Amino acid sequence: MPELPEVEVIRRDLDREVAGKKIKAVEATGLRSIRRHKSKKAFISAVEGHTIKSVTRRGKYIVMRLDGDTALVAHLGMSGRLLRAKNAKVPSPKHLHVVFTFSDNSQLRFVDPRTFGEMFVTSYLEIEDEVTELAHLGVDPLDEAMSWETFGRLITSRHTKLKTLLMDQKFVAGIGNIYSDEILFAAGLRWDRTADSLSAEEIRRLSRAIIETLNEAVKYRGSSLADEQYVDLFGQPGGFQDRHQVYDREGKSCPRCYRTLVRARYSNRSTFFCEACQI
DNA sequence: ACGCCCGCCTGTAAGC
DNA sequence: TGCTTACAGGCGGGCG
Repeated sequence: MPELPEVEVIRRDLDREVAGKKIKAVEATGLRSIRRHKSKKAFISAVEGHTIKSVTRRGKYIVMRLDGDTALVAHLGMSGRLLRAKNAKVPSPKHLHVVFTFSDNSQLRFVDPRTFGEMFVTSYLEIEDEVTELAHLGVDPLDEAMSWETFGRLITSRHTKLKTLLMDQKFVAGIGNIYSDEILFAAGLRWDRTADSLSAEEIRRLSRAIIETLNEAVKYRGSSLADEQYVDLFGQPGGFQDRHQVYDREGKSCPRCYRTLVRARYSNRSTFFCEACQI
């Protein structure tokens, strides 16, 4: 769920809301959410008393830089939420696992029903040595401008389905099931096309579709689906779901050619596409 | 290198 | 109505 656009929306709000604030107290109830640490105590002492300097993002990871050259890293997994509260009196939602209270008494809360998400503290300067997942991430499509020629060389070196490749965090960072379908529709390419079969023109279309789709999604503050968990830092849902062309639209008509959109099962996952517009 | 399945989780909804 | 099953999907790991 939270994919690059949703994580980016949260990052921007976090940078505005919590950067510069000092963490006065930390409460950790869900041990699974801080599973990289040996104990609750180890996590709390690494954070307490520190100030959040800035908030950046790498793929789906949120990196809160702390003073003392450490970083508080968050990955929301499938159902993780970061929520701001004015103070401790604001009622706690279900599945609240970690609470940071700042010196102005406002709070940052980590809520996660399915507990696939996590938070941990690591060295900021050696973050890539200590966190292999971050070191292995591919290019961030919103972060670094990559020429479509470079992108093309990377694509044609792989003999795998486009959908697999787009969702491979080591290839490009931040794309999940929703946006891979939207990107492939925008590019007019089938999910099961083999990467090394793409023409130069198709590579150009795909690289443009990645950037445009993700930028549009950020502009509309991400996607919140009916059964989905995503809300922003203030508890507000996104608006991009109303602009989805294919995702979760099986049986509805293609916005381009009006043919019925179909769903395929692939690796136990749903893929939505138009059989006419995507080749 | 790639495809594919599993395990980790809970909430929701469809099916019997 | 009430139980069971499927599904949602990010990600690492394992196996063929």
